[in-house]
Amino acid sequence: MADKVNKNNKVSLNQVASAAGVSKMTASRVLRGEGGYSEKTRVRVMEQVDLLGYLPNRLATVFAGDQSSTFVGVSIPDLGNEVFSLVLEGIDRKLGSFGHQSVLGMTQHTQQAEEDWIRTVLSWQPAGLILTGRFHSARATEMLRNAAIPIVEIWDLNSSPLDMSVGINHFDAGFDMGRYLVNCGYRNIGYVGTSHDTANAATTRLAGFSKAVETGDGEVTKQLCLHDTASYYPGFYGTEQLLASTPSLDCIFYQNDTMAFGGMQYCTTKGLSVPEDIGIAGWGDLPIAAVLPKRLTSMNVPHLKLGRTAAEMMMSRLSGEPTPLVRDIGFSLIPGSTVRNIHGS
Amino acid sequence: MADKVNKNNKVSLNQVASAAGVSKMTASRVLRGEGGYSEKTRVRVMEQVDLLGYLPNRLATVFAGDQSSTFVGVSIPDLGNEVFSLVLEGIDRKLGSFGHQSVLGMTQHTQQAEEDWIRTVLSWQPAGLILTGRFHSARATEMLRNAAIPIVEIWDLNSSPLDMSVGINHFDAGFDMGRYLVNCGYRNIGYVGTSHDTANAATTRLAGFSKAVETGDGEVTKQLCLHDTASYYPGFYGTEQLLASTPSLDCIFYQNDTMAFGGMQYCTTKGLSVPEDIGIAGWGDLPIAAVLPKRLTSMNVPHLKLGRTAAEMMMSRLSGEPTPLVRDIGFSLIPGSTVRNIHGS
DNA sequence: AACGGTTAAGTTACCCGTAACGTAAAAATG
DNA sequence: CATTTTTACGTTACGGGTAACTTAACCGTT
Repeated sequence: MADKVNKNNKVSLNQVASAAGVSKMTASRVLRGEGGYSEKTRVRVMEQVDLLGYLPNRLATVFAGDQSSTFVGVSIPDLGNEVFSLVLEGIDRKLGSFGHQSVLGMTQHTQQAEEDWIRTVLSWQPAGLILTGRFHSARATEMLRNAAIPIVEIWDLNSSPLDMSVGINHFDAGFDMGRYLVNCGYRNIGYVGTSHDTANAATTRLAGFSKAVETGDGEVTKQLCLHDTASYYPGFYGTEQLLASTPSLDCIFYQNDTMAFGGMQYCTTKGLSVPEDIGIAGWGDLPIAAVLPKRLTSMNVPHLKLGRTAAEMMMSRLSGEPTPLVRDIGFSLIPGSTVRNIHGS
Repeated sequence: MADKVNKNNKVSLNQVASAAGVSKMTASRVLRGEGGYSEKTRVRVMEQVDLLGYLPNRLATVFAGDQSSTFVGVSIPDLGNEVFSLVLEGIDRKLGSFGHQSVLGMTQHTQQAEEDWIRTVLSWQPAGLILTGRFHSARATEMLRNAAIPIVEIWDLNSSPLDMSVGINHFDAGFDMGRYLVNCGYRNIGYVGTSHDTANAATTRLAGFSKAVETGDGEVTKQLCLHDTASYYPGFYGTEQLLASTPSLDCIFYQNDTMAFGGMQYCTTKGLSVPEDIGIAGWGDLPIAAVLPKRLTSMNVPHLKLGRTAAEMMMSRLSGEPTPLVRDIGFSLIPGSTVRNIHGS
């Protein structure tokens, strides 16, 4: 009997069809609205759909190879860092507006975790992948090449991407900030960030920053908090450690605004005025900057737009429209008032 | 010929099998390691797996109905609110450790968006769903009941859940905070939060809060920012609007710590001292509280643990272990020093 | 050498939709 | 009214795995 529920206890198209007294092919046509049936039949089928609470099994459709899925795998390092949750929000909102879904993967800043996640998510036949960062393990790269699906590498602009890339040049971003601080007259500059096993955009940014500072005859003293999330408290205690070992610093650059705020709070706690006693520069122009009494010296990166753009590139590709493969989303320096012009230009 | 690539250009088990000179059933057994093959065969099959870069198609397995998928649909209102990104992080980390994946859905605080997402995600045969909030549309509820998969409603504790629930009682949480502020001597209390079309946990919390304040002969003046994310800036300008209309307030309670910080910044900007001129109470004990010079009066909710617990309940259920259906994760009031004892007990 | 038991496979059927094709009835056309 | 065209369906095959069943080869025993 065709009206027996299947082993998953789910209503199948066959049940709808036989309840409506038609073949499942006809029911399929009605549900897809592609014509080839009478109005009377349409009504009868839809009645049964409502009555039985039929939900199509998209797995079967995709599996039959007639369509691709509406999954897009999205990997980000972690959600504790507000930067990435903003990017993810941009991605998921845009994907959702196209009826697609994000399958999340948190890589915890390790290539192994990323590789494992890629292997799993590919086995679900996603429509495409959006990956944070440009550094992948050899096996991951091989799988990605074989997958033959659209891939967008985001955040760290990759001029020769696996497929597509959108982000900014973090070396340049770091360099610009370094040059700005040197121009403000700072020479004895600290850096506080997090440290992970794998090179990432923050590493690249720091390299550009150091290059600029050293070009300007300055020096960068680094304080990297191991395996931590780039949030308030690491900014706070990273600053404590940095100033304990190198009290002579005149300015500190942070991995992001959240850490910078944590650092600024430490300085305030210790009676240091910003920027009179010490300059503070963040990165990312995060929402917190909007409510601080002094504009935080930072660098604006359009996080939501970055996510949206990545999703748009994905959707364009999936619908066969031509898309530029590499998009530099740009950044802009925010001078702010948490650093001051000591004796510079 | 069995060694032709299929239409998706993907290597199938059949190709691996014929390349290794065995039937696909044997190859399947080798890949699942369930025995019934010789060592020589195992080696030959695995050689071809490596050589051809075979990745199993989990869709086929799930579709065949032999296993359930490793997807778990996770709906949250938005990611701009740090509260939910922490919960999501807890969920995804725990699910990941069990080899499961989160399929994200952002409901933007509307039941319609949630319903649409539920319909779509159910069509992908997820192993289960984790939903934020207890209020769902009638159709959504019907679909969820029919789905016959584990469902965890989180955040807002639901004593008669669809299936399972973990969270806190927001009415009680709001009530406790209200009673505390009344006990501190405050009577003229403001509230700043966001407002959405749908009742949610914050609404419930505010109801409990108002009840407590009114029981203590106080009064609550509300300022709700329409359709906004519960972040810094809405806290800032919400406070501005509130104090413009009702300057006589002696204390303000916020939807969360992020908003409270924004509000505190507004007060500082206007020369108001906290808590001398005005009391400030937040909610959630978010990471930012760790670096503020004064401990923010707040309420601790273990966000990461909440997410982890939801994922654990899901996994227990999926593996057939007995699980309590409802878990109150609890909260604790943090007296802090941004409110003061004016003339209370 | 015949027998039963174990191991290592192969064969068949099925999951749920849809493409491709087939067909009978109704409608349009000459 | 006969013929062609269109409409409204139905039938068959397929996709990529796996359960359940079948078969062939190998093993030791008496």
